[in-house]
Amino acid sequence: MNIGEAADQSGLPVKTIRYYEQIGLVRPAREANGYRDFRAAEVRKLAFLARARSLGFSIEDCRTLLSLYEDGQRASADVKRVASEHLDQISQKIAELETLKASLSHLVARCHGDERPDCPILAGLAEAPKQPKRRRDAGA
Amino acid sequence: MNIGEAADQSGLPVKTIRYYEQIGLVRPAREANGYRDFRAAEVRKLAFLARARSLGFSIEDCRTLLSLYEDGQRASADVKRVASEHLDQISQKIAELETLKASLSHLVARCHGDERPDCPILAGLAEAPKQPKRRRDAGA
DNA sequence: GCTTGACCCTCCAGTCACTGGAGCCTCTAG
DNA sequence: CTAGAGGCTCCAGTGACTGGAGGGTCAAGC
Repeated sequence: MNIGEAADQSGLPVKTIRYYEQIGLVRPAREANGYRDFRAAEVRKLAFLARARSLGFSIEDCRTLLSLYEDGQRASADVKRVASEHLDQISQKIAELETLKASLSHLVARCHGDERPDCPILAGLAEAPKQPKRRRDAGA
Repeated sequence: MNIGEAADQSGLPVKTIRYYEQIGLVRPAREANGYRDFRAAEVRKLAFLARARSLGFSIEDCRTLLSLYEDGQRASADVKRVASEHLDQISQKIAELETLKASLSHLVARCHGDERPDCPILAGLAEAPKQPKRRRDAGA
């Protein structure tokens, strides 16, 4: 199977598949003409990667998950640990974004948004408290 | 004022300030010895940038906001538009992450996480449908 | 005057996960 | 034989820094 069909079946762009080969995630065989030849096992790996990536796992996580996937002797605890850590990161990211959202929507709500220059958003950006780090003798 | 003190007062790393000069966000004067010389106005701009970046605005948004900040004739509507679009992006990102979180936590919850190889997480990554399952009465 | 060390300078490379493009080769259909 | 689709490699760019090499400048202390 050529790369184009592998792309269709896995849902990954052709370019991405070549990139995944370059970084060693897959190792398709080659035909005599130099074309990559994807067998069913490679296509399954590509689809696995596509789904892992769509769940936000990093490439390095994907590498780990793929090796666990291929290892019949794996412990599910290893998989769960990787997934749980990623889940924590997602939760943390959501919390950060919620904080940003709260600050920003507060500013936006107070801006009348007309043709006048007066703007609480700019005022907030200009004047929000930001305590400078003190160097040796930086006075107040 | 040298770059180190400007960094302390603005809260930005020295490297980042040099980078901001490189991309044209600030234009500090130079002393005879080649050192950057930051005046109060530049430091205010740096602090403004630090706060805009900490709210997640892109550099290009920051460029726009900075020019609005410096333009006494601005319309607050222009500022509000930039901020509202960013707010929408944040909300959208949160929604995406919530979706990921739901999928992933479903998988993680079902994995017993012990020494056995059986693992619903890997199974989900390996077998999840590329397209949503079609129900009999859902047409298509 | 000299040394030390903090601070400053520029330029280059790396991050992450692709993505676009140039320039070329191969295959298949008509 | 030609056209077009698809394959190949290699290089460069994305965003927003960050680290490091290799070197210049300055102020304090001896």
